[in-house]
Amino acid sequence: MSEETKSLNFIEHIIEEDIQNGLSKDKLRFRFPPEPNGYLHIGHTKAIGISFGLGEKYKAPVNLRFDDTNPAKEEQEYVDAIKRDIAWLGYEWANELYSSDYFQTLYEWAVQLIKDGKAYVDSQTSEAMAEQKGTPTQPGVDGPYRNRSVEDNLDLFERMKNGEFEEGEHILRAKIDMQHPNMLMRDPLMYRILKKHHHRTGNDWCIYPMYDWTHGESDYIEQISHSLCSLEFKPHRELYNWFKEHVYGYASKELPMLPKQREFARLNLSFTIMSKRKLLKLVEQGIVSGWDDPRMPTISGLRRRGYTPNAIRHFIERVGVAKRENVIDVSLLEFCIREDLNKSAPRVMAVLDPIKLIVTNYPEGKEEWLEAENNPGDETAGSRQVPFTRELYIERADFKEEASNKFFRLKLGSEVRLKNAYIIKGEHVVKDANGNITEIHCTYSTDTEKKVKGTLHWVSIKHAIKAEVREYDRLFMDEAPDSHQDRDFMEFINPNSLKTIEAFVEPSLADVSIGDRFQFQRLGYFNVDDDSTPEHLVFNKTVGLRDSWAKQKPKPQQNQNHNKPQQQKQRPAIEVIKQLGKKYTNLPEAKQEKSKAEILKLAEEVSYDDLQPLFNTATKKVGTRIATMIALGVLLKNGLQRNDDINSFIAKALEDKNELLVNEASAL
RNA sequence: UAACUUGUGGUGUAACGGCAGCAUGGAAGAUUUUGAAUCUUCCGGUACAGGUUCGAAUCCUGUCAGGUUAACCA
Repeated sequence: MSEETKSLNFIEHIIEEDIQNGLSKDKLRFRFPPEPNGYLHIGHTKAIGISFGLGEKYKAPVNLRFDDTNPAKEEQEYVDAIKRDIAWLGYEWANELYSSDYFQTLYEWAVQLIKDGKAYVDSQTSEAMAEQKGTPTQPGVDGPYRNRSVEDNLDLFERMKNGEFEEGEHILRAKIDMQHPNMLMRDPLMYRILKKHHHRTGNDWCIYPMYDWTHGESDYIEQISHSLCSLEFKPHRELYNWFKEHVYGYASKELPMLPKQREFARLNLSFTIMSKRKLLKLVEQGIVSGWDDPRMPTISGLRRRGYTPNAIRHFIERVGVAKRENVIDVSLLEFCIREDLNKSAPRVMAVLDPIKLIVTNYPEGKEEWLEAENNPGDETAGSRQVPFTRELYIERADFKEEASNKFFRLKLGSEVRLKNAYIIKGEHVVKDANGNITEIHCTYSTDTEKKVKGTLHWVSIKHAIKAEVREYDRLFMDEAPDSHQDRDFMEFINPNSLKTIEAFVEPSLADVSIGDRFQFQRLGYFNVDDDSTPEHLVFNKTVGLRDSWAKQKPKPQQNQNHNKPQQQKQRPAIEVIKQLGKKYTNLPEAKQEKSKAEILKLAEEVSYDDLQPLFNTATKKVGTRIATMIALGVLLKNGLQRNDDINSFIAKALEDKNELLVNEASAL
């Protein structure tokens, strides 16, 4: 893969431009700054992929920095989990760092800022300060402590640090501009008193710096060249720059480079929530078994589910980087894991919903061990032996007494292949008192060269191993569970997201290890769960195989509702008409007819005032004029009075070179 | 109602004024001891208008539509 053929995303363009403008490549430095207050999820992998990916691309260091400035929410457990997840994804950080490492420096700089008259201690209640802050549409007003003397500020701040005050009594804020259009610039908080134990600094501090003050300065201390974060931090950039420019005056010798914050759109996945707070709620309420429940979108959940680091990295590459709000379909993630596992996972046979199959012409007591390929796409994968006997299990769904030609599976009177074994023919069925099939009787033929339409997987009853299989469905029934203002995301939880099945697997799986991944042929990819023991095997269904047969069958009623986006964009009719018009002349005739019909319909909702401005449409934009003409026709038919504007619009159209336009005009 | 920001096939993302491409998705066919995979073909797009230009997805203006921002969270 040559470097040139790969197109750059907008961040890479920025970096290339900076290099063009003289930034030395060895000054490039990135960081990934999680707060250790929860587990990493699939959304974080985008940020991880961007920063660590850039590090790999430019051979630049990437720091892992824990943004641990709020001791109330942060724990060592999360630090450990985050490190494990990033390492598992295959990324290496240059330095493991903590914002709390910089508390002393930050404190000293804050004192400097006070001395320079750029920060002050405020002693009001948070409510009073919120009041003065104004709203996005209304400017704020200065508070009563804004002009405290430098001496008072220094004294109070020192005493805050020494623990002389209770939480909430005083805070330190930057002195910027209470009337600033950007609310973050209205004297933002820099320090609050928090008498909490910190997971690293213990009880050394009782004042803790806020995000905006800490984050940019940590970037600066680490000499990060490009500080990349998600779009919601865009408004913070102005403040980020304000702080960094002021601090630069105190340290420009030792720390010559000013970092640059840039923002990208974060990842949204359909049918998934991506908020740590909400994920925590699922854990706390026992909706899932923990942060690593295979249904969770956390990295540890995906890992336990059987996802590979490779698949996740490919997913992130395909998702791309831009500033546009996006919703990625989960099916892309599923594609990525299938793609990876298809290459690497050994094939085996397992029956999840068994029905007994008796091969009546196969001798009782006989047993053959047949050769089976481990991976047809990979010759080096070798083969194994599977036992064949007179009594087998096959999948209940693989048999019907009667069915159409479209059903390629076992029917009475017709033949299918048993994978790796013989061709069989359905003969008759045994039913219980309720009419349920309990046994299928068939005969076999050793002519395996025969062409048959269907191939079934199976296991020998005598040799099969019982195993627990956990099958997962999406956790939420709604495409965007946390996007509804009027409904809580918990309302959309899928009550049937976990199905536990007692399955039968082929004997070669007797000695699997936790984490091993397989393809259960014709069913999907499965891995060995952490709960698995040699006595009691447990498999997770990672993802099913692509199933074009399932699409042909009538869809089960219930999943109708989680298909369509419920808030279809309702654009004004005139907008749609314009859009149809723009393309009108490029369309083949049949489609023009369709467009015209649509315009005729939409025109019913259009008023003369909507349409009138289009009379001035440039001569060369014929399509728009045609659409306007068609719509005008409808309005005239509905009783609109002709006027000079209309008449001259029609007259001009009649002189046009375009036949379609002339036709529409003369029709009026 | 303010400031900032974003509009390219169903979805995501390229094209830095010059052939709208890639991936996913959907459809059809070939192949097949997995209704998988593989291979081939097809479907489908620059929000709208005006302007600048030989030439606009790209630059300018306006309109429309989304998003973000008012925690002693990050």
